[in-house]
Amino acid sequence: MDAGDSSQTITQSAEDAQASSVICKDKNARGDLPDSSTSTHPGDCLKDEDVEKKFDAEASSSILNNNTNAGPFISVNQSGSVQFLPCQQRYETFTSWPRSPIMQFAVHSRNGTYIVSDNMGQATPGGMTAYQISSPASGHSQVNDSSSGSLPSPQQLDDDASRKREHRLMKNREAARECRRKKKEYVKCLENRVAVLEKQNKMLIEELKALKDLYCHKTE
DNA sequence: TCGACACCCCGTCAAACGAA
DNA sequence: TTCGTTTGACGGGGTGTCGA
Repeated sequence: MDAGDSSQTITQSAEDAQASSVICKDKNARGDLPDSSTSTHPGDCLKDEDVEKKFDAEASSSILNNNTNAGPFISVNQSGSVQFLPCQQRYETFTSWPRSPIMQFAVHSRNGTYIVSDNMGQATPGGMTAYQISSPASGHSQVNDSSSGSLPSPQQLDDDASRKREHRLMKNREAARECRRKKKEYVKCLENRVAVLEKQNKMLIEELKALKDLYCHKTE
């Protein structure tokens, strides 16, 4: 990782990442994230399957109960705590999508890479830092000791250029992944909302029909 | 079983945009 | 103006389904 990079990279074995697929609230590993007591999620780790189950459960209950305030969205707020956002709140963040102020992170990953960052993908003025948890395969550039004082050789310039390119590609790779995740979540939220509104619409039509019937019977 | 097809996810590039 | 971020577009690979 480059010395000036605002993100902190935690490397774990690819096998571990693939096998467990978890986001761990490890204070040592994550630097300054709050402990799990600040999270609405009681466990230390969020497993993919747990998240999916919670998502499904909350999504269906949101629709069944006609509750637009219930929702299965995960966020990390400015204090760093992890929580499930209400659907309505999440929806509101989508209205300013893609630049909403709430931090979000990738829950699903096929290559064991999880990104925790704000939506700009950089440190925020308030001291928020972007976190990355990635596998060794992601390849992090090394910081060369350039204190020799002599002019860099063409070879060194070449190395520097290719290192910069690698870093740029890596950042873009992660950005693309995050962008797709956000887009999917956005679409899912819209679909959720459509379902809720359709249900509401149906109920209102039935209510109107009942009131009309009542009115007709009274006037007869 | 095999080929065609659809679907999904990924990496990369390029353009647009905002911040410094 | 430069640099970093975001996102649409494109092409490639993996997987599931279906009909021959």
